Amino acid sequence: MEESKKLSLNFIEEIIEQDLAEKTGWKVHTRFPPEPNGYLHIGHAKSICLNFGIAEKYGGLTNLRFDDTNPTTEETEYVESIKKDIRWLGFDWEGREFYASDYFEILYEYAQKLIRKRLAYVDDSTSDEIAEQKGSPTSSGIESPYRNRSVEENLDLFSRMRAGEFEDGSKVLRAKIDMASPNMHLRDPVMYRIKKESHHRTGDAWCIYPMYDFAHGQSDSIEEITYSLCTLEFENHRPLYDWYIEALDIFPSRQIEFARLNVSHMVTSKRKLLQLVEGGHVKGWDDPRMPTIAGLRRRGYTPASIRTFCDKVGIAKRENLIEMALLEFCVREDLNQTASRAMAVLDPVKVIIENIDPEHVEWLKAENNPEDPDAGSREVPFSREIFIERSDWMLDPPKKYFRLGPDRTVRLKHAYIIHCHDHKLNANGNVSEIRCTYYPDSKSGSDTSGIKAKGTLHWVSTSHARSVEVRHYHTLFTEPEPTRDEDKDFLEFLNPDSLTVIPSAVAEPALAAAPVGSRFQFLRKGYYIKDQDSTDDCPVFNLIVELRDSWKGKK
RNA sequence: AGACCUAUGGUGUAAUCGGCAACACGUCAGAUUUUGGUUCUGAAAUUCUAGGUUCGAGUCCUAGUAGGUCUACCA
Repeated sequence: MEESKKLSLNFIEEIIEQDLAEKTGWKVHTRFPPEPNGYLHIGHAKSICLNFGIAEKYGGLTNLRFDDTNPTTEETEYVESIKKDIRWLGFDWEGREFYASDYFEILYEYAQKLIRKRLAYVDDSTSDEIAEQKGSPTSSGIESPYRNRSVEENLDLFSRMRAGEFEDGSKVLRAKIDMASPNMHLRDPVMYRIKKESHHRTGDAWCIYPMYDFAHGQSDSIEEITYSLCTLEFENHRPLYDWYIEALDIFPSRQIEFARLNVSHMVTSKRKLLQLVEGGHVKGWDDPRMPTIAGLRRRGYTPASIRTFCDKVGIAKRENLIEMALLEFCVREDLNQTASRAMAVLDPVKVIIENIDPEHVEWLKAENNPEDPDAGSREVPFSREIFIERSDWMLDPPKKYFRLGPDRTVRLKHAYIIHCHDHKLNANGNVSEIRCTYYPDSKSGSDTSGIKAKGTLHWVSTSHARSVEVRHYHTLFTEPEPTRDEDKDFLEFLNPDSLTVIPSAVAEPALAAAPVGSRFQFLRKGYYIKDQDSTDDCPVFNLIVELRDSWKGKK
């Protein structure tokens, strides 16, 4: 299967295969480098799958490295949630769990080395002044008045920065590169800043912290990462990434950029996700509408379906917007094979089968999954009064309506064929009760009636029905790209119908007994997962994704 | 506009390095079906523009156009 599948390589695999062919003893070593300041989302999943997947494909390794160089925003709590999410997705860093903060001492020595090479200096300019010195993309910058301090003075000042002699913001260490470079990142970038704050791992040991550009590439190098895969917005950082490595003369890791994942009707910026949570637009980081890994997990997405999705979206360098339909396809494809079927009626209306005795109960055999013979079967109770879906009956149906209506015939799934001969309407003209007769010789599996029924309905015996709460989720945004319009806040495109709660749907007994986290296909409806909010009295089911529906009420 | 990057059906991604533009999702139609699910078959739909090189260009060259990124003591 994998033989015929991967005839074509993505551009990163091409680079790797070329390296492998040309360099003897070459190893593939990647890393996944989250900053522990937020929850992982679907975009991170792409990066995780890429980094771990490519290492696995070429017999290499992947490190987990927390990019924790900013004590202001980072917390241990996030470290734990990130590790949980990666494991849940199905990847293992095999104990290679590192932290940029582990390298603070080495980084400090690296900085001293650059000072000695006259490639770094302590700058007393304020951040405003530094910003001013930078110039603009179209005009060159100007050099800082502190740029030509002596090596001795720089070394002294830098050590005193570390010793805590100076206030936050009063001094920084800068690389001495080129204030006229067309690349803004090369205009004497800041390497270290003073922050007298406790770090989640190093505590108060440090009051100077390295910037991303002076930490990330060096960490890659220390770990001898051969391929440092990151997203496109770091393209302009690559010359600086390379400059530091060359100036320091350390292991030459290589940064390769690929396009980040964008999925329609979702946002993935940390700031916007935070806004959704803090603004109360969702119920938390694991709200089933959130594109976070925690949200997708609670929504019912399987790890396998997310991995398949990440594989299908591909790796390239052009900006993209993946349709959510692809994600939905991936989870349906998975769940079709694995989810047990069950019957639940979301909007019930009562059917009375007049030629069944009121006391009669028959337990019918129902297969759990037609796609999987090993899934076995269960018993479903059938009796005189049942519920069917309100939308499965129509007073005056259109031409190709296969369901029930006056004087119509349908099959009840796993049971008998029934014929509707009477009904009651309420004041609003909606059906309130349906009266039928059944054909005793039409039982599923041993039908000798010869009667043909075009439609098959799901149903639940009224006296055995369990009440369940069902939560229907739809896209959080009404627009495919809620951040597209720069004049409008993305919150304006929040979908008011992203959550619909059905407080009292009815379900067959097996559903109420299922453990939290079990997934089902509600026949003819969709895939659902039992939510952690469930109680004994009130089981709760989240809609994962609806079944495809080629009917959709077409006329 | 200064630099860097990108441009292939509606959406993504390929095209064995110059040789009949394909795969997936989506859409539409049909078949099968005791889930209007699944499965199967078929259809519509693609190389940003203009020149050039070549027997032959999605691929090479030139010039445009469009989009993205960059001016944090964030990552």
